[in-house]
Amino acid sequence: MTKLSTELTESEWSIIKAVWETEPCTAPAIQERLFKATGWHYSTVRTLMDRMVAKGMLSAKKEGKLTVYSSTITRTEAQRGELFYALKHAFNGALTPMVQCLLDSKDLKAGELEELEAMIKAHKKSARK
Amino acid sequence: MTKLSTELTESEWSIIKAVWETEPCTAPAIQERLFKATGWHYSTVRTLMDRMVAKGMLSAKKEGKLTVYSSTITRTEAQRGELFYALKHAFNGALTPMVQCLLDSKDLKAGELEELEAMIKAHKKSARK
DNA sequence: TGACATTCTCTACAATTGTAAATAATGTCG
DNA sequence: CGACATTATTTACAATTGTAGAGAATGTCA
Repeated sequence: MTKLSTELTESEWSIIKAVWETEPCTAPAIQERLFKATGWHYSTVRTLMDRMVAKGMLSAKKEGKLTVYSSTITRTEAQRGELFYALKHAFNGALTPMVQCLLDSKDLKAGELEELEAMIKAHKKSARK
Repeated sequence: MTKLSTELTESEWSIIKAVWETEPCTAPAIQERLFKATGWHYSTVRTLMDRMVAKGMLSAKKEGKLTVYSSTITRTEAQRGELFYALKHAFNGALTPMVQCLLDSKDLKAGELEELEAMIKAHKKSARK
């Protein structure tokens, strides 16, 4: 139980996703990886990453001349943060309206609906016990 | 189809919720309504609301000495915006992992699970057709 | 009509976010 | 060793966000 609520900006999401995929990693590596999608230059990436260290989303360790970064929050933690932000603000914490909104907004393939049902079924089983 | 993606800050959520509940409404009314929860003074609320007008989330019309505000986006639109932000960034657009995360994170009462199942069932019916 | 209460307008200012240039340091290879 | 390539550090600057004070305008009631 690190931190309950981690909000990430769009830029921070880009960075942390790249970090998760390659950590431990350096800033130049991340900038190269993101350049195509974002066009960000090294200093931009570096600044973002250092700010994320300051916020406790990443950690940095100096290894010789290089600074090596790692994530300090897991993907799941970050996902929860984002989801709960939406849940809390947009849906006043009410889960079913949120799922209803999802169902109404996307047009799901039959397969996806099956999958959802299966998930819920599985969940019921593991919860009751 | 107004605008596809509306991101709201926490403050903006507070404001717009109050507006939805009382629109058309004035800034003093909103500030009074929110004061207990937020402690915001009139100028704060007013500034926020005017900025939201500039962003197109609210509309303002002068009636004599008063400025009367209304929302220009519906609750559903705002909810979608928030949800899609999370879906896109945290879950790369994949719905089922998002729902899975929800199931795993909150501990739902049996009743809620039933409700979710029913929703999905209903949805399947209306989709197939 | 004038004092008061209400509302509005303008201005401000610090923190955060997005973006990056300029310059310095450092390691490497010929 | 010295030039080059790589990486790091520092500084900057505009836009957005959070928060609000000061003062102007206006309507109201005695």
